[in-house]
Amino acid sequence: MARRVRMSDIADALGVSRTTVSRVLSGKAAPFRIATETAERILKEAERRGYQPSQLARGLRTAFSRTIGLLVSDISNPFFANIAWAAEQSAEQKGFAVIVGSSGEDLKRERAYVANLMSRGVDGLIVAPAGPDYEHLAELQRDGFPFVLLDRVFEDLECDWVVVENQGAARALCEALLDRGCERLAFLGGRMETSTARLRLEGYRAALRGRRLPFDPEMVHLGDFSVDSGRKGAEQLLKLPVPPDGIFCANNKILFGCLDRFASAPAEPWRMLPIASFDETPFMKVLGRPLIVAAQPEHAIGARAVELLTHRILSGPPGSPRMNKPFNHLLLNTEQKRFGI
Amino acid sequence: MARRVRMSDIADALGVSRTTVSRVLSGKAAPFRIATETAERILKEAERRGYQPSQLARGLRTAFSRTIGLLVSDISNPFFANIAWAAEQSAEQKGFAVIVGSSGEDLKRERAYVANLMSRGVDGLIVAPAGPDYEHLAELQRDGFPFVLLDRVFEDLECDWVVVENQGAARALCEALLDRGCERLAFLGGRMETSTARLRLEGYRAALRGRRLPFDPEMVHLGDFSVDSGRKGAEQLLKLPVPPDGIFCANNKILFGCLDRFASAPAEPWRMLPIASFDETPFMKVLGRPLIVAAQPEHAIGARAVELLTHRILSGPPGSPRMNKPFNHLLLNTEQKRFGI
DNA sequence: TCGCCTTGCGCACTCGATTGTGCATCACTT
DNA sequence: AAGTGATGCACAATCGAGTGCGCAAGGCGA
Repeated sequence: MARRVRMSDIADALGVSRTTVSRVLSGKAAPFRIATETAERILKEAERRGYQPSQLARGLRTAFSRTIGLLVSDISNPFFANIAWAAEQSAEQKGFAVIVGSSGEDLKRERAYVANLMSRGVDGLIVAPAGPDYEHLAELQRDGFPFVLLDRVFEDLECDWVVVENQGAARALCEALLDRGCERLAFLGGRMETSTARLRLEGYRAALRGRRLPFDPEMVHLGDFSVDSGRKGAEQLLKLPVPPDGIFCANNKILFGCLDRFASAPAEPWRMLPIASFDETPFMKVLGRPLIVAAQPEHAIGARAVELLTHRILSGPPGSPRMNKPFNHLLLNTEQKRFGI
Repeated sequence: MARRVRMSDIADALGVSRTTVSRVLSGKAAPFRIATETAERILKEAERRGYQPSQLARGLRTAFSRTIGLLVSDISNPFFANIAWAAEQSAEQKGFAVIVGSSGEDLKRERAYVANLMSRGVDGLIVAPAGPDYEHLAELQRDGFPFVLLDRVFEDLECDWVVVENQGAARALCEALLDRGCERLAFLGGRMETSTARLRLEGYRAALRGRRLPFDPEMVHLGDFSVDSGRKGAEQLLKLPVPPDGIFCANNKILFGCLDRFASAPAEPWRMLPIASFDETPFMKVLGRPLIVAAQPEHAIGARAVELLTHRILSGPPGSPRMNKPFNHLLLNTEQKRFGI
């Protein structure tokens, strides 16, 4: 393999020292009074040879890599994939690179990933934590290492986060179904180790309470945020003596699974049961069945997470002036859409 | 920030040298005849302090980071998101970490990403190239740097790759529509800078030829692999004096866009027009309209790409014995499914 | 007691870049 | 001619870990 070009290659070729090359290439020619002519020779030679600084060496020396780690719980979920995409674009603008990882809702993998990213010298982390444990994050917090929680939070962990108003949105979705005349509302919930799942359940319960409707555990399936969990939830509902007349799915994958199961169920009442769900995807509009969805602003979520994080990174090393507010909490709103109704 | 634990911390605490610590922690105690008791003290202390080696330092010194870069063209496409997920799992098994990036089908971003990943000392790359230029990849090739192409290939670039049999699958999809009685088949194609898009177009043409049907440019829309391109394609079809009686979409996003546009089109004939498409997603089964899809084996694709790459990485530095075949080309098959038909 | 071999471990250099300090050289003043 | 101040750049240490080489201490036979 043709060796990568190093600073010393350029320095040797031009008969100057690595020091000078380094200073010119990092734009510090002026403060160190490097002659304009020298600087130009160096820049030209670097260009000619296609010099790319080693981020390894630079990161090692400066302890600053202009890289952030984004650890989502499930990259195969379009919600997180979209966030990842938004985060990358947003970070690029700010001169940061993003390393994306996916824990697969597995706490062990999450821990390993955090350690790995740290050892790669990332300057900060954005994490959608699998829960329920968050000691590894609390440690970051104690160390003053910049990180931002995404989509999910922990009550006792004081830090920056970006989430949507899950309980309110869930309640609104359920109320929309109730307004439509539903009286027996089922809930297919997600991974209860996450605040997101818990708050969406709370929203569901609040909606029921608001209408003085009973909470029936049999109408509730608590699994995880997977397609398969949606199938299982649907399966449970299919067995009920009296079927529900409306369903609330905690996320898009659960909705997929639920619909999948109903596709092979008796048409009545399952095929046209109105459903509400989080996470709009392009298909929903053309699904041909009553659907109410809360669209999460993925782009904004990703962008704001990056913004919060880079701000914290750049606002300096520990000991520097505190920000006005010690922590930034961003509650973004969802947008409700109705299809086939 | 509490300093990360370094080797020298452990060495100092135990009164041994860094050398010894390094040897023990990298499992080379025996060949260097480190006393078992010393080794155990070191291991215990490392454990107690939660030592995590700096990948920066290690990578710098050894030029081997056990990390691979995965650069997809669009992470927000579930097809690539699923591949990313598969690749991560597969790499983890082999002791490699994955850094995921998304070029957004932008050649400039792709080039920048490749440079960035290289400068981070990745041991190899998996790339779904945006095209049409691939000089940056040819350079990797010349340098003997390990990489694998994903989903898309370049005729003149001799290297490892993993793709599906695009032309055959596209032809089969079209023929399935033709078998169903379609006679005016439209094609909504993708980014023609990619082999994938070109081969799918070829498959479409081959299917037409096979039935002695004319190729009508008005029935063909060549955009990119985006939802919006699908909308535009549908728009074009809506304007035709004689509508098509079947449509082939080159990927899932195009299909989304197409369906989206048709959702607000006259029911006849647009709402029930049979459509064929690549890339199955969970929704399709419950779409309630005739659909034929080719499911790509994303998990296998991701896994095999990682396998090829790690093999090339580990099969040693340049000069080591060549593999039997200079390059590995993996043609995976798609699986055809029909919904609502 | 003198070599010699084994056991156990450390010195010092290296990877590629950044950075505090220092040191020529030259112009110009007094 | 000596002193002063800019100008332009290099030396050498540093980040954290890996590694070739070598050296001290102890055991053993002669």
